[in-house]
Amino acid sequence: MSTATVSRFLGGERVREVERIVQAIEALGYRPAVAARSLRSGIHYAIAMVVPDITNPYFAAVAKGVESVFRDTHYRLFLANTDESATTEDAVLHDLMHRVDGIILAPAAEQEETPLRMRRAGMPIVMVDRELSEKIFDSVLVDNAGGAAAAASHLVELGHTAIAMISGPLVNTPGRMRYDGFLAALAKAGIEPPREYLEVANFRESGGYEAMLRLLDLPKPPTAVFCANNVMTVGSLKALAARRVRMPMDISLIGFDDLDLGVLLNPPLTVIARPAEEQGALAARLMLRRLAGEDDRAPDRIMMPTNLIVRGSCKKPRAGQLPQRLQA
Amino acid sequence: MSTATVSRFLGGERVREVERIVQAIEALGYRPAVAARSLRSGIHYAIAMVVPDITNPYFAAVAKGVESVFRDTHYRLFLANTDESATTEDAVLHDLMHRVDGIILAPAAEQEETPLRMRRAGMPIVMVDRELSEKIFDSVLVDNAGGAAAAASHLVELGHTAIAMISGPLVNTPGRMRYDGFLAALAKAGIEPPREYLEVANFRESGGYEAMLRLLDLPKPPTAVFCANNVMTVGSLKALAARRVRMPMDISLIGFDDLDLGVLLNPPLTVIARPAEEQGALAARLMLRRLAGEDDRAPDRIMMPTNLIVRGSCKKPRAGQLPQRLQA
DNA sequence: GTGAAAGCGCTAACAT
DNA sequence: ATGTTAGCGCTTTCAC
Repeated sequence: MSTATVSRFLGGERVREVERIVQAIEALGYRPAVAARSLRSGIHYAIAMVVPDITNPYFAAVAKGVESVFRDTHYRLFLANTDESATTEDAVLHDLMHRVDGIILAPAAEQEETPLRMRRAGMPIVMVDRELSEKIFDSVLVDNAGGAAAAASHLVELGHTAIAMISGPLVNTPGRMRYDGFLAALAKAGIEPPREYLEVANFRESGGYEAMLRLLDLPKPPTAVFCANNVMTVGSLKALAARRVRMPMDISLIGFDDLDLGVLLNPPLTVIARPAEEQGALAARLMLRRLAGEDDRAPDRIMMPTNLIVRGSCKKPRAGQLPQRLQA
Repeated sequence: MSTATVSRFLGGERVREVERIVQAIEALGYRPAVAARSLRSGIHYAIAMVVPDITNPYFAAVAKGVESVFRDTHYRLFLANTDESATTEDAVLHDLMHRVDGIILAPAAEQEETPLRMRRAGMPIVMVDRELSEKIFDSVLVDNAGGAAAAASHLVELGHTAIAMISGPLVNTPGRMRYDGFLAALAKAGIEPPREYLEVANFRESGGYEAMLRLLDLPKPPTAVFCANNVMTVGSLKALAARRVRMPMDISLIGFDDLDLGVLLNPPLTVIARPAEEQGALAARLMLRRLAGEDDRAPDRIMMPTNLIVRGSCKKPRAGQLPQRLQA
């Protein structure tokens, strides 16, 4: 029996000697060589997942969601970590370009050429968490501006006016949107934070730590701080602990992204939460749809809602200033 | 100029017209087709990384370490998540088998056939965190027994005798070694915990939560608990909080694996820590050595030390029993 | 419904 | 040092 017949059978075509084929496959433990198949058909049965930091629990959860969807398909998942570097990302993308059928990407910056070129070259690309300025990609985002605004409103409603923010880089979507959304909501309440209350950090723990330290060292420290992502929140909390600043008595803190242990902190952390694993699964399903051939559909831009979880880390501001001992 | 010359140039051989070749490559943006190369040479330039749970910060860190090493090579990394299921793992392994040059594996159980067969078939396999009963693989482990023993000794030295353990599954290496190491150290101190003090759970948060609840509901609850991994520790802590058990006054808790926020808990968590990212990087380097051809070297079994970090969650046991309100 | 044969892009063996 | 050629394992015409 010819290899062509087996190939057709595997391809789902109608064949006569089904039994014999199945038997032979079993007996030999036959598995089509992916490399040969790729060479012939141009399909790699592989997807790239490119994230800035796999140790960020948010991206780990996204990865899990993506993985769980592709597990039931013939597609396997390449993982790449860019360390928030657009340069690394570029290199990785070029390398992976010729070995995958699609890319799920959380880009380091909104101004990038490579994904645009690859998209134009026909590569399906789905953005998660972040997107580019050109809105030509399928994307799974959350309402960053709305979430940040909810954080701002929460603080305002509690009576804060000296409100600071530790922001992520303004070059990527969540960084920029949370920054803008937060400030817009404050402005609507008639609050315009002084320049020194606006720390633009890097989404890293060390960035959050140092930014919080700078805020505490201000002549007039804020009474409330919004921290734009989970790992910077961890850094901020450590800075607070190092300076023995009591939360929420001395300062209120609200973070974007929930923390696994957030509920166990003392006080438990008030946060803006979002459905990370679902975002990953959704991105994977959008990718599957593109791969199934709907290649010229208009881009699907999905924005999921965030969720304010009020716990104990934000309270009314204390009457006076911060106690003397907090001043540098 | 022939394709063969270019191929040789790319292969690092000596050529005459280097300039023209480089120019042509630049001009065309030429990249060798990985599929064709694989088909011809049998090399895939891909490694599989198979872990039980990518959202476990330990494995996320391992993955980061692995990824960082392979980033500087031509190898790319497949990621697969098995959810601690040997069945899923088996399926994944078979699927990946024919598309990778090596596998970095944290197996769900110590009794598994598939990795043995694949190894015999010539597939380089490096174990991280866990290994199989047959010790024929390169592996990067930590001194689980020693770490667990250190935890036990710490509790004993503080004066505890009613000591419980929330263990992982005994079918995998860290589960078993931590269990054995902990009990051995207790035995050496003349302590043999009653059966109901030994909870065998599943390395999941829910498992830690429920196990801790059962311990608290005992007629005579333990005064100290050792929790065998990070995510179960989170569960345990939540159970403690739910029951309003005060730590360390009512109960002492020590966990295996540090937590990002461990230092911020109240009290800060005493833990057995280990170098996750380094373990990943090391595993990747062992893999690279195998790939470089040293295929018949004896297996390299590396055991890294753990590190007891004493913070505030373990103290002397209180005089009497747990207060009445803790009893179911 | 099936077999024969071409060809995907590369590399290694051989010839020059 | 370089060109020519065969063949890796598959899928897809093209004949039958």
